[in-house]
Amino acid sequence: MVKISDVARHAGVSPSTVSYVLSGKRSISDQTRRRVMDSIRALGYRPHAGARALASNRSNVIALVVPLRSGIHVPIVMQMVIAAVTSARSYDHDVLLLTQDEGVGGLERVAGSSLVDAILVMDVEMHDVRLPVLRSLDRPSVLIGFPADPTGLTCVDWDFEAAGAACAEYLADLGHSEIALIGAPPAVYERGTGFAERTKAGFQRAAAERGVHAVVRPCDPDHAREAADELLRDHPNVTGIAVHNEPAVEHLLSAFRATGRRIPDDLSFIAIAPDDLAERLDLTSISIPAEELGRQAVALLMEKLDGHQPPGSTLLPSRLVLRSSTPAA
Amino acid sequence: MVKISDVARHAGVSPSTVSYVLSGKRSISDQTRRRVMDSIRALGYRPHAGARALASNRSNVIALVVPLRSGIHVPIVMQMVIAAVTSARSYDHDVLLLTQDEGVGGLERVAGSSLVDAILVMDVEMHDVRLPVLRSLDRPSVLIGFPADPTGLTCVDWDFEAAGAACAEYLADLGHSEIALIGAPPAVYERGTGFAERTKAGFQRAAAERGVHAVVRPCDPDHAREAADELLRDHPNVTGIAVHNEPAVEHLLSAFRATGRRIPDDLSFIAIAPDDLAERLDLTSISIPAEELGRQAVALLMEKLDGHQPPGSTLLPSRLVLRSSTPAA
DNA sequence: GGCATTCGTCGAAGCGCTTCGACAATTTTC
DNA sequence: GAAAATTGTCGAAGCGCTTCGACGAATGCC
Repeated sequence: MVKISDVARHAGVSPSTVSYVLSGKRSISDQTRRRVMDSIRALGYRPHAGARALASNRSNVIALVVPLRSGIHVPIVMQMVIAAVTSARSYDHDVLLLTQDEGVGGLERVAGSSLVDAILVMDVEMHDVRLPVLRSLDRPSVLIGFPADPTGLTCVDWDFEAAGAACAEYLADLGHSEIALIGAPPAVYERGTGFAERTKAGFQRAAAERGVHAVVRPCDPDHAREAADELLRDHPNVTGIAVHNEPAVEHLLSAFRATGRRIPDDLSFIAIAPDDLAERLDLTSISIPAEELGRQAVALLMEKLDGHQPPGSTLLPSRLVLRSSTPAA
Repeated sequence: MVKISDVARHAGVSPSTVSYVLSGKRSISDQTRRRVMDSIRALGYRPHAGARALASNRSNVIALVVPLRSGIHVPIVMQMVIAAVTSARSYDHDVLLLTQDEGVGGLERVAGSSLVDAILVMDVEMHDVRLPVLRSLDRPSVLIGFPADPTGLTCVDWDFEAAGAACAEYLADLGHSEIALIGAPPAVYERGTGFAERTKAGFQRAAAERGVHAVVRPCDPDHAREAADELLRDHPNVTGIAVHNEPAVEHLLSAFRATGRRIPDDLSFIAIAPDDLAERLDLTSISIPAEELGRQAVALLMEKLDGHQPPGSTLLPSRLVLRSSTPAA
């Protein structure tokens, strides 16, 4: 193994000088810098991560806690994970993966042993058991999703309230007077996950403001057909539909078509879903960019690592993308 | 921060004794062990990961390289990742996530800097550019998937050849004399990914052995209906179908039904797919257990870290699960 | 032109742990 | 019952790096 002292000898400088060349924490003459860099390349030197972590008290690794649960669309999670890793790399950090089931103990472990400098938690619940630890830990953290009480935490999520509202507003704009939101599986609501409630709230508020009648239904993806049938049976005059349930979108679509209704002629259909899905099915959608959320979360984490204090809550705007499941304006 | 010397003082022993209690590398009297453990708990001591890595030359972290590409079913990847992390934890290791696009440089970086002790690579291609590095690196690695030349490498994968053969055999058993395999998207074949070819080879070999006529078609999930129609147009007498293409399964199913054929009465349908998908659609399937593959890969890696020499190639058997897309025997 | 800064580099200390050799005390062996 | 082996513990060295204070040399300032 080639170490910093080897590089120093080869370049004719002291080890500390090599270190300063690498970190840029003190000024170094151009000539020296060049010589050192050449030696580094010539010898193939790589700083030892552990030694670095020990001496500098920084591991340059962040923890990413991924959810295991059902009810969240796996491809979205994966996209966010990939985006987070890619983004972390651009800040010269690596990502240590933890699963939800490591729980509080896992967080204490990786933080307490200085394995990681900071923690990114995906899929936070309203009354998440990890909140107290995250507040008391000596390392910064960022949560993806909003708990009931975000005091003292940094949280980021899509603006589902706005997404729900945008659906209702656009459906109202299109002239529908009775509209429906088909949301997450019942289990997600029961668990008190914030995002489902927020979409619902936005949808209902905007509908009320526009004076259109709104109904909201949960939907288990395995029983999408039944959900669609029941909705139209109970509310036969619904003509505008918003769906916030990725795995069910496709089934709902064919279920509605199977009732003889044409889309967009008889029924307007908006999906709250990632672009790739909406694009594939050619659906008007509120896009929820997974990559951007992952990137943004890492950016906030890096802010905190740099000693700054980013806003406690960040809501990522989603935008309406018109495709062919709603009538041309 | 509480360190090993604090624990030592509190327990009235030397730091090395504390270390040996923790590592078990030397015998320690029961009494001392108990006192030390009590002190550790009392003080909330956690060994510093960096210091440990520096002194012991082991980080207790493994790298996991995940694919970014299309053509592989995301939920399967996710399941394997989760299984790998969970499994690694059971060996007291953590997992550092790398993306495919870090490429050769990424492997050299994490290995060279001693950030990780070993590397797990998912989704290896036939002529993967990373093969030479993996062979020459000073840390052990395990590949999920088989390259063209696995010499000097440890590889593990599902036994797709056997899976393909099992499909053909069971369809022959059911009395079908003309059968088809609908495989991965064309891009996957073009890329020369091993698994697609191996399924095909097994299917064709077994069909030939049983004297039934076999056709094999690639399939882009976005054009499943066309694929189904073309197949039945070109080969109207096909009555047994195997599908090895998770995202397309559902579409293919409805496409075949849309031609007026009933499943299983007119058409036998076998999916090579993970259990949850096959279960949901109630399909007879060759199950490919993602978790087990992740676990097995980590187990092999740990073998190597312990200085053992596991077999160079491991094929995980898949089994036929009868459900209702084939006629009852 | 003298004094205060800034620049560029070095040496040494120290980060928190593991591990090796040493050694007294105990146990085993013939 | 003396010699040999084993057990349980300690002290010190060292893993490879960063960082702090020091200091000579170059530069800025009025």
